[in-house]
Amino acid sequence: MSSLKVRVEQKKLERAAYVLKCMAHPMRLGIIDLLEQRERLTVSQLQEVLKIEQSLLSHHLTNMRDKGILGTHREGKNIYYFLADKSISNIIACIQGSKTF
Amino acid sequence: MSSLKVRVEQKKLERAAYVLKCMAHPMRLGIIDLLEQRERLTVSQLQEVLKIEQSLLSHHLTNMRDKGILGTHREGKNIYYFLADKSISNIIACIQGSKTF
DNA sequence: TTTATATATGAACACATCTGCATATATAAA
DNA sequence: TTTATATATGCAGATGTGTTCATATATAAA
Repeated sequence: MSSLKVRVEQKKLERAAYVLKCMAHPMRLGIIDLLEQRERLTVSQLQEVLKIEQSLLSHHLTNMRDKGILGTHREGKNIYYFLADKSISNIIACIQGSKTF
Repeated sequence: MSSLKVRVEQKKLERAAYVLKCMAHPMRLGIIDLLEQRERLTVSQLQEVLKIEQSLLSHHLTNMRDKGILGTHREGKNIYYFLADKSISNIIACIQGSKTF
């Protein structure tokens, strides 16, 4: 097929796959959904809603922060997590409005 | 946090994670990008563009079909693959228009 | 029928991911 | 200072994923 090629550059594909892989988990998608509703939430607040073990949640949050999906800042004893990039939310919208998902 | 809860139902989160996990691979994202450009492509055509081993490509395609991302139909010796759901494309658009990815 | 072409499948290994448990750290309160 | 609270981290077993190689199947051509 002449003139046909992948339009997205390799680096971008790899980066996208890397981030998507992190999003591709029910609990992490749930976290994203919660942070679309609240701007920022502490680990304890997330834990209360999600009802999961503390260290497991912490692992997920650290993971998402490492990939650039979430940001954090400390306030006293608490650490607040927030969506690093609002455009991530669009993905959730895509999922909601798709029969495949 | 009273009145805060995950809005997407658990089943949907699991299904979305399942499909996203499949998309979250550079080569498979590349395949999606190609099928946005061409409506349908045979395995050989994809192989020519992607320059990868036949069985590896076949595994990826089968995987994507199993998850409902791609559909197929045979025409003589060839098997054509196509995007099962155009709304999947929106995801690629989201990725392109996001600084996180 | 035999042979070539297109594609799929299964086994197996290397490697990554998920989770739980135990423990560490940072901050605030007593 | 000691203690409680909030959160992170390291390790390890179980499980999942990506890739390759060898082989199977389906169709068409000779």
